[in-house]
Amino acid sequence: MVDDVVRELGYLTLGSRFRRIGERLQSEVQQVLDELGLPVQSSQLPALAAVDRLGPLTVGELAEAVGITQPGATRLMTQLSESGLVDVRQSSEDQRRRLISLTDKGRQLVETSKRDVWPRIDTAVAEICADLTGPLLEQLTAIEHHLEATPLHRRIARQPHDQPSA
Amino acid sequence: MVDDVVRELGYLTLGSRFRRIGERLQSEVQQVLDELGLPVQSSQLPALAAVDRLGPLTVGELAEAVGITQPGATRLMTQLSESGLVDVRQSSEDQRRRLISLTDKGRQLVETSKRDVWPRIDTAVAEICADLTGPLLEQLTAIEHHLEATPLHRRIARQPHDQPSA
DNA sequence: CACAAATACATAACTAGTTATATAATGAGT
DNA sequence: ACTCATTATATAACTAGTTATGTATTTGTG
Repeated sequence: MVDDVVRELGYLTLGSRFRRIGERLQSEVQQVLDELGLPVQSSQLPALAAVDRLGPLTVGELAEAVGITQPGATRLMTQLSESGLVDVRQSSEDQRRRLISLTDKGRQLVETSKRDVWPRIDTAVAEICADLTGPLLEQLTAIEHHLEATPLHRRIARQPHDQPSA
Repeated sequence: MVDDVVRELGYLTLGSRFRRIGERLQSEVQQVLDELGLPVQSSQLPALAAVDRLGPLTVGELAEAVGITQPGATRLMTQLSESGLVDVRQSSEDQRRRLISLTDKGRQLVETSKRDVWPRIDTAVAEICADLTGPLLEQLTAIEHHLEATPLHRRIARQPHDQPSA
């Protein structure tokens, strides 16, 4: 049995740890979507939900709603469009902008998912987090706010310059 | 201001949310390493620490120690070797296995990092998590254990088949 | 001793993002 | 009216992983 070095290093490797848990969760949600016959990638769920709730959206708004960069949002939009789930049109007010909305097919998929699938996934993931000693989702919100407020390198710049404790 | 749909969806999109926080943290640690002139990727830190602590390691052991798949560990090993930080030799006992150990250069980088850099990163990330209302690192350990114990699709399979609450 | 199964790793192809840069359109200032 | 700065998006190249598959070696069984 090999030690889990990422767990042991704690805060130093927190980024790697968050990523691996994120990938694991995305992969397991993907398996569930496949078993239930839903033709979407788990990474597309946030975008579908965003367009459903807030649509029509521009590419920039989609990026912001999902919390990814603009090229990432372009890529997601392209995938969903190729799957026939969203429609992309140029804005009549600003030709630079493109407006993303659900197609009939997309709307139907989202409606049936909201009724039959997403609550089951939500419940199963909530079950994993049920016995945690603290409100995980709020803590994640706090972490994201703190990162937004003061990036790491500024926190390090204001540390005292004596040697860290031995 | 666009709503943060990933935050609003909570458990359903927890995988995406973990990934984005993980990527954000890795990116910010990377910026710090660049500013301090350390010639490593933040994603390589866990592997360097693993080889330092447990070395020599096989590729499979490195994968396990860092919590990634075997091809991912091969890729990491190749990067570190190309940077001159680790040495890779074939095991004399089992020709299938390769043994990874720190080079002099790698050992030196790890020693100075342990003294001068890693504690500062650890402290800065700990500061971000200082006011959380729960023990984050323990919560992550619990989540990983629960995922290990019962994958999502089995949790969903055992849910009652009546409609989830409206 | 021979063969099949298992194991260890490398490689190809892919996912899910990122950063850097290019292009087109809009808006502000003179 | 023109020019330059800004904005919106697309594309290229990249990172940090994954899954699938292939090859080489070891182990177990008959």
